[in-house]
Amino acid sequence: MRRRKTPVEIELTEPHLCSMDLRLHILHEVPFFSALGHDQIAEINQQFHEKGFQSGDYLYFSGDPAESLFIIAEGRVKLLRHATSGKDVMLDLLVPGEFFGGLSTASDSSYFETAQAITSVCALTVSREAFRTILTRYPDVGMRVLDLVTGRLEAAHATIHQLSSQSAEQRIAFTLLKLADKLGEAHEVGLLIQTPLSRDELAEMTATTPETTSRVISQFQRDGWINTGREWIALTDPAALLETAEIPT
Amino acid sequence: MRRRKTPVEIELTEPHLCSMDLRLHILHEVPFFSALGHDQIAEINQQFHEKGFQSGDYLYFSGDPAESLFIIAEGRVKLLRHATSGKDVMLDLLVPGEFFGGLSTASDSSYFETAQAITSVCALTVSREAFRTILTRYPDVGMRVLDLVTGRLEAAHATIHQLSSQSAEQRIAFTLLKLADKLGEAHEVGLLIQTPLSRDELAEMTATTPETTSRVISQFQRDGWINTGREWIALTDPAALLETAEIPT
DNA sequence: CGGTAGTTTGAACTACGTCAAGGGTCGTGG
DNA sequence: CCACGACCCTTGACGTAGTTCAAACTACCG
Repeated sequence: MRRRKTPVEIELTEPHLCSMDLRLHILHEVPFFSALGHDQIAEINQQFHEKGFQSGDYLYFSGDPAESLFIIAEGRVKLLRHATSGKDVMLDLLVPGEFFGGLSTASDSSYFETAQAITSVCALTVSREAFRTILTRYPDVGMRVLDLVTGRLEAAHATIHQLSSQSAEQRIAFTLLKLADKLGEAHEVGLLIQTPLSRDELAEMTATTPETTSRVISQFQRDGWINTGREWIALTDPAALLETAEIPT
Repeated sequence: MRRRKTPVEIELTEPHLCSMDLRLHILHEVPFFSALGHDQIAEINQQFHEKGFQSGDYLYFSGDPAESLFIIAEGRVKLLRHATSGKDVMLDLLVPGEFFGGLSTASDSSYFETAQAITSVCALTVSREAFRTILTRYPDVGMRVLDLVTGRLEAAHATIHQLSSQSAEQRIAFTLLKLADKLGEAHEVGLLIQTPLSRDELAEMTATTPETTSRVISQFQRDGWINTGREWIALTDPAALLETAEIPT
């Protein structure tokens, strides 16, 4: 039953650029542009530049001057902070259609996090000024952006709540469910989390060590709740995981 | 040297209403209204209702339908989440001029946190619809609100980073500095944190237990870095605390 | 003064981190 | 196609920061 090769379908490992069709399609998909018409999207599209990255590349480092807002067209990107100890903390894992980077209006601000490509990535970027112009031109877009950022704040508060009051096992169970919700894909091995994901990275997301993560994951596997291999995880019994995670509202 | 009575100057313990002068003054102070003129503020003021609370009162509970946005005119309010274990997690401590509550545009949303008065409080409230109207009428206000929420997201990420990688002692030191930054007032006992603050509450802010907090606080006191008593803390050597906290960027 | 609520301190316990060794899986190059 | 090396994962033994339980102490209030 256990697969040898990863069932995760990753993109090519070369830096990746995307077709004009994909660009327009993605801009339509972005939640805060979805209300706009084709013409408006096409116009906005002019403002965006395209950048390709390969797996492992850094899109920017925390502390760099925050010049651009990024939108992912293809691939996976993680946002992280570095600790003095060398241990990284992963704050978010982003998929196509999501934005990140320089959102603040303050002209002298820097990126607060580091962005790294997990797979090959095609990203669209706008200068902060151009994005600000778009926001003032289309107030509805601004409102949507506000809602999205508020949603992320809520998610961050949920994470703080968890770190403060739940065990490593609970946090890992919950994180797996969150990932499956975002990246889950029905597959013969179970509900597959469609991204390469190492024990180290899962540890960075849950504030534990790779060893603890491995132990917990092994236990989940023994319990028959998940199916896993090198850099991939699929859920076979989400309900059991949810019960373990104890549904933090 | 150690004070018997708390040096914290708390307001009366009755539910507190505020004068029209104070209302207008506060609305001017709110970062996202500060660019507006007197007439516009006066007009916006019409939209706000006033509510008084006394120390310990709940302004709303997490899960309640999110009807209003709150702005504090007077007093201190904490935002918290309840854990199944009964242990609470404090997410923020708010002072006059700050906003909280129903910010999301989604019409069916609920409050994600519980808001509780730490002192007597006078709060101004607007319905979500009225606030939304203000945002569309004054796009600059919307931009400011977006910046403020983005700032809070950054702060939440900093907290996650800390919880993931720092010791209880470091988190407490950092939290004291953060509080002093927001509520600090020069006083003969040191840089006094101007709010009643129990060990329990400090523990809720730093994801530890009251016992651990007490031990750390006692040590800081022995080191001569702080001055403390029942429900109050004043910093006497912020530099030493900062060194302990190790400046998380 | 006496009671309530906050605080301190001690001693035992435990979840998790740390250190270390071994095994599986993958890609590469002979 | 096999063999080697790199990387990821697993598992064990041990150490410890922080929790838990419990009891005494202290400030403040009526």
